[in-house]
Amino acid sequence: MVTNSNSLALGALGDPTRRAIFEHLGERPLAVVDLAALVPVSRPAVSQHLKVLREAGLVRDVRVGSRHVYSLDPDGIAGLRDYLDRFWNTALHSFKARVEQQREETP
Amino acid sequence: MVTNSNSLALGALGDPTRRAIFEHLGERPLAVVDLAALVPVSRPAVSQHLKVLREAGLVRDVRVGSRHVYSLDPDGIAGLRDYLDRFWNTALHSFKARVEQQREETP
DNA sequence: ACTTACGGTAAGTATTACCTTACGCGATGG
DNA sequence: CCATCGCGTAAGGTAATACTTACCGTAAGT
Repeated sequence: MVTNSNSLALGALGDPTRRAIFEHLGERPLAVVDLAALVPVSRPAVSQHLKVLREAGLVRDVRVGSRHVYSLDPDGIAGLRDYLDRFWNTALHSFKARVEQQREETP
Repeated sequence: MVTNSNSLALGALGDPTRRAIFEHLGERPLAVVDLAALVPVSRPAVSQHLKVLREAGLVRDVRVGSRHVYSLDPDGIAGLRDYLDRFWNTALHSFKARVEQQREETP
């Protein structure tokens, strides 16, 4: 399972500034100009980051007047969560299997 | 909560080649030379990627003879999982709240 | 109607970071 | 003991990308 969508999401969250934006939106929905006041980059940079996050399915935006209010997108986050869940399960299983095998080898 | 460890992990998985390595290790533990045969980059590049993944707490390695066998690290993966869980919860709650508010506004 | 506020896009620059080749060290095998 | 294998690190080139300024369209207020 290649999970192209998750690739986009992980790539998006790979950037520190985008992570900061993402985490601020975790507190509450915010307009672009508000986000630009919270992170140390210009407003156009924020717009570009929001575009990446939106195409990755991590944020949504609704227009209220001339303001574009962004918020987290539960669907994209759930996708990432499931992606990591699979690896966490296999990692835990193989880890337990290795531990048990070592106990047999060194009684 | 900034959770520096999760920042490292997300930054590590932001790179496509590292994601490929990470996913191959999800199948089974592998040595460096084996991983280099599975991804389209040189062996030193794989070593560099493994260093990043290891410092991010996503993989471990054990030395067996002269081979360094890498496998997934459940702890780091669990950390990322919990990190995303928090955002997924808040996103879902605010999403539901917004939907309910809209139903009140448009009866 | 004019001005101000908000935001997306374009173009250009600079920093980041990914990859390669070269090298050295420890372990294995003949 | 010498050759080979496996791995990590260093140095350097190059491609990706994150940021800035400038510009334009749209919405709201006076």
